[in-house]
Amino acid sequence: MPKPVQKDEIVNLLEEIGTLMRLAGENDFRAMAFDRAARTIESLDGDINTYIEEQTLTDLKGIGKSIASDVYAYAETGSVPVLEKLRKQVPDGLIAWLGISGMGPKKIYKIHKELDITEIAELKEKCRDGSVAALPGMGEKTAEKILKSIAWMEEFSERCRIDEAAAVAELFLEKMKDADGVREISVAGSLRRASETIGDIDLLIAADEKDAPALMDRFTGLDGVMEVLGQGETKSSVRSKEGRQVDLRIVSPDHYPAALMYFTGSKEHNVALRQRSRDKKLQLNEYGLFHQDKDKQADLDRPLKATSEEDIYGHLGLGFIPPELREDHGEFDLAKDGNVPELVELTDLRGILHAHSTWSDGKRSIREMAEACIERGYEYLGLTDHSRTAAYAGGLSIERVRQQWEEIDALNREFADDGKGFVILKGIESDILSDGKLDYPDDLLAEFDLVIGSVHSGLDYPPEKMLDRLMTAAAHPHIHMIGHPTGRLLLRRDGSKADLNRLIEHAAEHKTAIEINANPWRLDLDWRYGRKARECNMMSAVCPDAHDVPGLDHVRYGIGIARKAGFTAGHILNTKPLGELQKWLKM
DNA sequence: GCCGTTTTCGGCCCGACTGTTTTCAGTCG
Repeated sequence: MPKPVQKDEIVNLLEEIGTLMRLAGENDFRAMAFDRAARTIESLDGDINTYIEEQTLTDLKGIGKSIASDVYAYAETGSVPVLEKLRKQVPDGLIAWLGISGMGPKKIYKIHKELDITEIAELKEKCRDGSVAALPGMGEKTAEKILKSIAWMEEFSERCRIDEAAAVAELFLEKMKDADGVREISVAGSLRRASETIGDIDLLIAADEKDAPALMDRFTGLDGVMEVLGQGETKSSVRSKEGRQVDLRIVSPDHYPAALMYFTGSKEHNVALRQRSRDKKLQLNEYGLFHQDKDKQADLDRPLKATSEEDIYGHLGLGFIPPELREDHGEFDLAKDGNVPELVELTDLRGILHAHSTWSDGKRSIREMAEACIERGYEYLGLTDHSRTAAYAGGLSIERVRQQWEEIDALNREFADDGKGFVILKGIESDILSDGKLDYPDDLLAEFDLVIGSVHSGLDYPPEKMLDRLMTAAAHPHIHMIGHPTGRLLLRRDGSKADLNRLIEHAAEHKTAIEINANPWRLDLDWRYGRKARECNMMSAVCPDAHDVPGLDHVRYGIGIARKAGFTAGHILNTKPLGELQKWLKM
């Protein structure tokens, strides 16, 4: 009888096999197959254990007999022969080397073999003493570059939060957009797709060939540039002061649509598009969509006319796919019949739900938060300070709750008298206690306009126990929404591994929403659960969890995640006008 | 290793840039 496994375990297992295969000099396509299988498992909505018990893993795209039997073996015995073999062959110290930019599997394996070293510290030494430079196919510059990359790696992390990346990108965009010769300019890459964390920042410019060299010089010479990693006629890379790599591509205006598509990615989305093109006897590359010549190569003299990304999708029989959806995560099924849903937009938001004030751990008074909302054109603010158990965050005693209500009532009267058409909802972010109960007696909970239940303690509960806790809370008659369901802090702390697919089903049944916490540290609910949530008709909300005024604007990142999840305005509570929202909350 | 309304074998995206080379391999996105 196979023992139950976690999805993550299997994903990590397959990824490790793929990585070690590359380092072992194995055929790259073989290694890629493991990566692809890992992606498939990762985006599985159902329970992986069902597939294992019924031996139906091969039904999934990208999983054949061989990988399936590896997974079955793991569930049965806790180990996989091919992995054990690879681990003996490739020292695990080498995996860290992959983080050094400019170091790929070939160089790593060669240096490891020739110099018999496995640790980064040893690598540094061998770069300094000339051993690396002396190897065939390497030289002084290679060794220097490795040392520099290691230094960067040690100083800066490989990825950053989206708010950090957006700030850097906006700086570069601002300094390039008015330069002579720029016809069009856009951010591309994972930032345009609104990914939760960003590695490199990609910029794309459309310009005439004659203007390109000057633009490249301008780019590599900008104030924010710390180091030029490479400069060519059409492509340059720099490292910004913040430690981010910024890539600029310059293409001619007629190549711009295809290039924008190409550099927006994702890689998986592009691969699928190319496959689709070939199925139609067409060839897609970064310069355009072309008819095939006799050798099935792109016939550059016969491009299909395209002045926008939309045109290219159209030629491929697809509706326009918004950048946020381009993850090969079901978007092609949505676009095939031209029915990509109209995704929620920032301007759809009618109000703010989930914000704190000085009554608990917020930095601004209720009035200041409310006025900031009014300034931004919102109709309501669902104020949700912490509940009494969250003592560290100044959680409200029952008495303090009632005092806060008096202040809210007074402010609401004032807003009404001034004809502001703005209302503060009496909300609470109630701790979900260890047994899944909420933090106040039911009769008090019933009096709130808005109750969000969040886990703030015991984050390391085993997955099953955490799921129980969340399910109990979600079924509470007075709860409206679950806050940051996993409790993760991006790039810092993993969230709970509770099975969110089950929580989503359960929450939907009980008409409890699950928020997308828009704080760029969290972005939790993860967009990958969007498909499941949509199937279950689960409601969500884009919530800033704001503790000060600038925090309110984090909703932009939450909107990105909601779009990645495939949510329309209809899925998002705070797109409702006040009256409709109040009706929903009372249901 | 996976996949197939052109295939059960032979593909698997492909072009720019760098550094090492005298024509190309490795890396990256």
